[in-house]
Amino acid sequence: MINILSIYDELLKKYGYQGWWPIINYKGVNPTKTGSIKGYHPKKYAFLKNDSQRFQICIGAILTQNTNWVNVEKSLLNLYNNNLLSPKKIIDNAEKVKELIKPSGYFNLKSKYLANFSRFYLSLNGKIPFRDELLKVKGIGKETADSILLYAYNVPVFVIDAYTKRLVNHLGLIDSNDYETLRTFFESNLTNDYKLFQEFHALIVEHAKNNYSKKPYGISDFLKKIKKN
DNA sequence: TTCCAGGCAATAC
DNA sequence: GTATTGCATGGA
Repeated sequence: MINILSIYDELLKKYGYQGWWPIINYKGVNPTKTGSIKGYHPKKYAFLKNDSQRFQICIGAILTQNTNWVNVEKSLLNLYNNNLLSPKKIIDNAEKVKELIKPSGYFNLKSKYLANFSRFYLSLNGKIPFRDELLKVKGIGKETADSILLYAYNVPVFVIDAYTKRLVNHLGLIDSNDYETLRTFFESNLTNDYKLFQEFHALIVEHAKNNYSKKPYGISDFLKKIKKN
């Protein structure tokens, strides 16, 4: 049986701390990534978010559905530069939002999703949302809900995305593509630590971008090493 | 030109 | 309950 944490250790050794979730107006940022906003925070792990940063993470999580992050950055900057990156502004400026988020695709759908979520966000009055409440919002599925909980609210849920599925299947860690099965697999084999979950998921994405975007996937050296353990 | 990107809801079987 | 389809821009 493979020790899941050993995969995390190897990924961290290879790629370093990822500074997720990117924030476009983070003060004192030390940008290390490419992309238009270079908003990766400089901490090793979770940083405390203020309300606008928390909201921005939620909006980014919706905009990045099946969409390249660089395109999401463009939409976020458009919203930010037009002073629309807040729940009330998004609700009150539906048509303008639709135009501004065009770079990140599916703009007809996502503009509605953003407004739906904004109403939900205001209804929270600063409270941390429950997962089942988030999932009732049209446009928020499991991955988006878990990304919001983990990165905006520091709630320890493990985010499963397409990359994660490719990784675990390719390594033969578990024979399933079911979201909840995979989430339970990670959560039950790791310390229940949101900082670990945040960094691990970010590292999986970074690694998968490099190794699981084009078939055949092949196998990298450090993962060969893990498979021998 | 074709393929892919940090999914989701609606519909079909 | 599981499989398929529409949604859309921009970069490789």
